[in-house]
Parts: sequence; structure tokens; C-alpha cells
Amino acid sequence: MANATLKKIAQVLDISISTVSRALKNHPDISQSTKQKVMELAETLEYEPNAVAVNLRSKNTKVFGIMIPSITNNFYDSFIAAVEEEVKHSGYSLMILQSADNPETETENLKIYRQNRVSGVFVCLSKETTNLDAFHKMKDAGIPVVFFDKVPDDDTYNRVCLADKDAAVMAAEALLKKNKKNILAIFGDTHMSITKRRLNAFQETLLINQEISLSIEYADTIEEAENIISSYFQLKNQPDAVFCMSDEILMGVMKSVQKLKIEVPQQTGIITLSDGFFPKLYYPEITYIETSGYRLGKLACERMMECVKGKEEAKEIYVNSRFVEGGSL
Amino acid sequence: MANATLKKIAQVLDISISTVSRALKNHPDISQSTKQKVMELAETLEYEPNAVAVNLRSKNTKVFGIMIPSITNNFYDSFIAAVEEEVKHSGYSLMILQSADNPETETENLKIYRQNRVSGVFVCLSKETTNLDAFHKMKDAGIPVVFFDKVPDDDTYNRVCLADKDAAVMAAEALLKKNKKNILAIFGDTHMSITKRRLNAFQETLLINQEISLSIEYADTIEEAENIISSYFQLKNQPDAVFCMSDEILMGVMKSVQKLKIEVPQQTGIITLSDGFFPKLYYPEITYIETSGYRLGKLACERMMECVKGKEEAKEIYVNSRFVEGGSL
DNA sequence: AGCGAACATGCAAACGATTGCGAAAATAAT
DNA sequence: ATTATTTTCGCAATCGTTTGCATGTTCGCT
Repeated sequence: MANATLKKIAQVLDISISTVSRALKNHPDISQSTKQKVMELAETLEYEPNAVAVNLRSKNTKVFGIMIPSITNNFYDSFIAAVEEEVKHSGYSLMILQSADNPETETENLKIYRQNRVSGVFVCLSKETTNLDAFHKMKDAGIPVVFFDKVPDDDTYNRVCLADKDAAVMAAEALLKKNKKNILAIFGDTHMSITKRRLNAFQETLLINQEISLSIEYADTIEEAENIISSYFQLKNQPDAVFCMSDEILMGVMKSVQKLKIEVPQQTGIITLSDGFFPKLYYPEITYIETSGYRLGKLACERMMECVKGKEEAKEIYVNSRFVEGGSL
Repeated sequence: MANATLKKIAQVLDISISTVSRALKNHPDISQSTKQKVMELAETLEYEPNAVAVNLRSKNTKVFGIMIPSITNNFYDSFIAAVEEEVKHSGYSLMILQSADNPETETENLKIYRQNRVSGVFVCLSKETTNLDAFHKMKDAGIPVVFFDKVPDDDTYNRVCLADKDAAVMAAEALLKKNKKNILAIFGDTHMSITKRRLNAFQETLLINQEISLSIEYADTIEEAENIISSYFQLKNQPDAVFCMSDEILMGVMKSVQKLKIEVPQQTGIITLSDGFFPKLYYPEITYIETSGYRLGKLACERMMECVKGKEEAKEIYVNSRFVEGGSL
């Protein structure tokens, strides 16, 4: 008999609902004999507490929201996987919503989160988001928000992000060490703050050396990155190294590399920022600075748990970068 | 003032909760004047209905569960994306849980779904699952289950799957048409029913032609696939075509292809079953039979919606395959 | 016998929203 | 003016669980 309730058990045993409730929780007020009867019946009736009712009573849903631009993205996947793993032991579940990089959808999703009274929300901002009003409402509703990856500039929020500067600096230093002189660097969407941070740090580090010629390009899609390589490698003055800001760009670059049969690392070196999955798809494996979604997820969870326990003051946390040697530089 | 309730509104306006409730739903019983007052106050108080309370009352949470072995898998991503898109207009949300290919976790997750009274669950079985008892409980609880991709043999369940046979046959036919004679076919985990189905259909189709030499290998990981290629292409009698059962295998194959500088399609042809993302990463783009997670998701949703509306009889549905020409064969 | 402590259980309110039914008020019909 | 009808609203139960407080019972002790 599924969907048993405390009421049913109480009726069968002819005792009160409260006694049943307490018996199941092993409350000291209840005698051993009743406890046993109750527990046995609950077992045979396959009683399972109605989480919805518990939530209503406790005002705590034990559900976290995660909002990302799109699920079909390896980086977010590992973030989600990390969060799921982490919050599970504490009895939390996840409610995942996609913003599709659309601020309106983003606002709607926040509304859904509010109406469902989630315990907290992890948010990776959409590319287009400029107005943060919708997020203020979350504060009013007492729902903690932890931003990750694409975070707002506003420092009154909790933000967990990759150490973009560090990573870009590490990549630049690796290029310097290899004595590369003619570098092509491809970055992503210029709107995004991570692009700016990465770009600035990268440029600054490289410009220490005056003899270096640095070309900066931007690509929003795999195809654009592909085309950039095609045009650059048709010139007489070919780059001796290519820097990719993200996996997406790396994919475009590598497609062109295969097409043009560019020899890596002999003809040109390649380095990228990446979560680590895609660089291992190629031969030679691509040298990269790890920007781990997984570790980001773990950190975001820690922060979220603090928020839930009341430590609401905004914090900015960085997950540090790691140089991973492939054979591409 | 966040977290307003019907009660608060009622108190401020000195009317009953039921009137407030009806006014907000534009119930004809309520006068225009009260409706206006209520709606205005609700607006300024930023009233938002408590979904938890509504769920408890209506016994309908408007949440679907999705259980998959691991989120970090492109195929499931597109499935999830499709489902999320699809169910959203109907007001449903998603609760995603990973089984990590562990039957125990699977059972625990089902329990979570039951306790949260989800409206239905989409399940992709773990590799190790043999016992379906845990899923019977869902039936008892009146929660519809729609299996997808890795489905049980038991035909009393709803199953939405890829047309594995068709896809394998299509791949085999493409190889025949290209007049390939020395074919290496790499399959995945032998436990999985999809492996068997794909393997049988593939073999049968090819064996029509007696002159064809077919080598069958199995790989559970990217590395294993990589090694298989390495060993086969060190022989004098190299395959003139490679068939990959999945993206995972394709990735391993392509890594070796790059390493050994095998010319595709001149030296050897390649064809794979795939969702479509990874084949486009290479040059030439890999020819594949599309097994679309996205379309699978859409279909699974349709079936689920029918279940929710009461049409519970078990059904098996296939999403048909599509040949996508790349340049690799 | 009488009184307090310890134990076991039940009552009822609460969480927030929905809804059938009844009742008061306002309007219409006779 | 009285009855009939409509409009407008509130009462109270319900969903399933939790919990403070009160009640009742059984001992033990003097």
C-alpha cells in the first residue's frame, strides 16, 4: 500500500497522529512497545514521509537551484556534477534551469526558484545580463545567491570564480618561457567580464617583452575561431603560438589545424584555458591552464552552505589555476 | 516586503483569506472593487504564491525527475536540454540526480523522487542494474516512469529509445556502398543491451557480403579504443574502414588517428553513431548516423505527458536515425 | 492514604493555499 | 412590503507533518 500517511498508520493502530510521528522519530516520550508497533506497520505499509508537507512545515525545501546559460556545456556539467555530489550527503537536491543567455528567461527562472522556495541558488550569469534587479529580489526573499564563473561586478554578492587573471598570466608566462615571438591570441565575447580580465592580464604579462608581436582576435563561435586560424596561417608571417581563451575557441582552432595539417608543436604552439576534457582529445594533447568546473563547484557549495547557516556576508572566492603540460607547446 | 502570504494580504485589507485567494484568481464571485484592491496590494507586497503549499494541496508538484548515470556526458546533456525546454511551458521543473552507474544510488534516488512526490521520472538505467524492484515501487506510488536510452528488457515499462538496429544497419549499409572490405568495428560495454542490439544488426547486415573481413573489438574507455587503433594500424593488413559504436569510442579512435597521422578517408574510412557534436570537431568531419539525444528528449516528454494525463499503458517508442554525411568515409 | 515525579499519549495550532457550502447583503420581481 | 434572486463574501475543512502544552496513567515515597 503506497502513499501511506501518518494519519493512516494512526487510524490502523488507533492512536494519535502525533504519537505516530514521534514514534517514527524515536522520540523519548514514546514507549518502546508503541514505537515497535508503529515502526513495523510503517515498514509494511511502506510509509515514506511526504517531503512536500515537511517542507511546508519547516519552511525549508532542501533544494538548491542552479541556473546556467545552457546545460550542453562541458564546463557547467562538471560544475553541476560537483555540486550534486557535494550537497547530496546533506540531503539537498538540485533544480536546474537554463537561461539560454536570455535575461528575461533568467528573471522568469528566478521567479520559479522563489515560488518553489529553494534554499539557495547558484547562478552563472547570461552574457546579456546588465540589470541585477531580479537578483535583488532574491535577497528580499531571503534566498542566498552564489554566483559562479560569470559573476556580476557588484561586490555585494557572493562570487566564486576562476582565477582568470592568474590563469591568463600563467599562459602568458608559459609562452614567454618557450620564447614565442609571434603570438595569436583568440578571446571570446567582449561583453563578458571574464574576457576582459583574461585579456588584460594576458596582455600585460606579454608586453613586458618588447620583441613580441601579439595579435588579438575575438571569436564568439567555433566557426569564427576556425576562420581566424585559416586566415592567419595563409599569411607568410605565421604565428609561432596560438592562445585560446576557452574550450570553444580551442575546438575551432584545432579543426583548422587538422584541416591545414599544421604541425603542432613544431609549426606552431598551442595553449588554452580549459576544464581539461577537450585538450585530451587531440594528439598531441593540448597544454592548458586548468580552470576546473569541478573544483569551482566544490567551492561554490562550501560558500552556499555557509550562507544557509547564516553567514551571509558577501565574499569573493577564487579557485586557483594549475598548469597542465600537454605536448602542444 | 517579501514572502507575503494570502493571510497577510487578508489582514491588511481586513477580509478573509478565501476572498483574497479568489480575487487573485479572478473568480467571478468576487466584486471588481475588491479584486482591484487585492491585486494592487499583492503587487506592492510582491506576493508570490508558495508553490510548496500549492503542491501539498493539489498533490501535484509539477516536477519531473531525471536520473542518469552521469551529467558529464554530452548525450544526456542534450536529452536534458530538450526535456527542460519542452516541459517548461507546462510549468514543470526538473530534478536531476546521478546514479553514477551504481544500482544502490539508483534506488536511493528513486526514494528521493518518491518522497518529493515528483510527477514522473525519466530514467536511463545504470550499466549494472539487473534488479528492477526499486522501479516497481514507483508504480505502486503512482509515479510514471519513462525509461530512455538504456532501458530494461521488461516490456511492461514505458521505453523511449534510439533505433539502435536501424542505426547500426544504416552504418553497415554505408560501408557496403563504399565497398569497404576490411572493417574494424569497435563496440562498447558488452553488458549493455544497446551494445548487443547494435552489434547484431551491424553484423547481420555486413555478412551478406562474403568477401568482407570484419574484426570486432570492445572498448570501455577512450584509452582502450585508442589502443585498439594503434595495434590494428601497425599491422600490414590495415582496416580500410573503422566503425565506432559511440562518441566515446570515436574520441579514442580519432586520437590515435591524429597520432599515427592516418589519412582520413584516403587511408581508412571512419563512421560512427553519434549525437552529432563530436563528429564536427574533426577535419574532415566524421560521417555519422545521428542518434539524437535531443529528439529522444522530445519524444520522452510526449510520452511522459501522456502518462501524466492518465494514459499509462506501457509503450516502446523509437526515435529514428538519420544519416549525416561528413567527409570521413 | 496522599502527593509528587516520571512516563505515555493526545489535542490543537501551525505552515500556505484551495474550495464546497452556507450566509449576509444588495438587487430584482411580485 | 414581501418574497425571490443575485452578488459578494466568510467558515471551515483539507493536504501531511511537526510540536508546545495539557492530560491521563502508573509508580514510588512518605
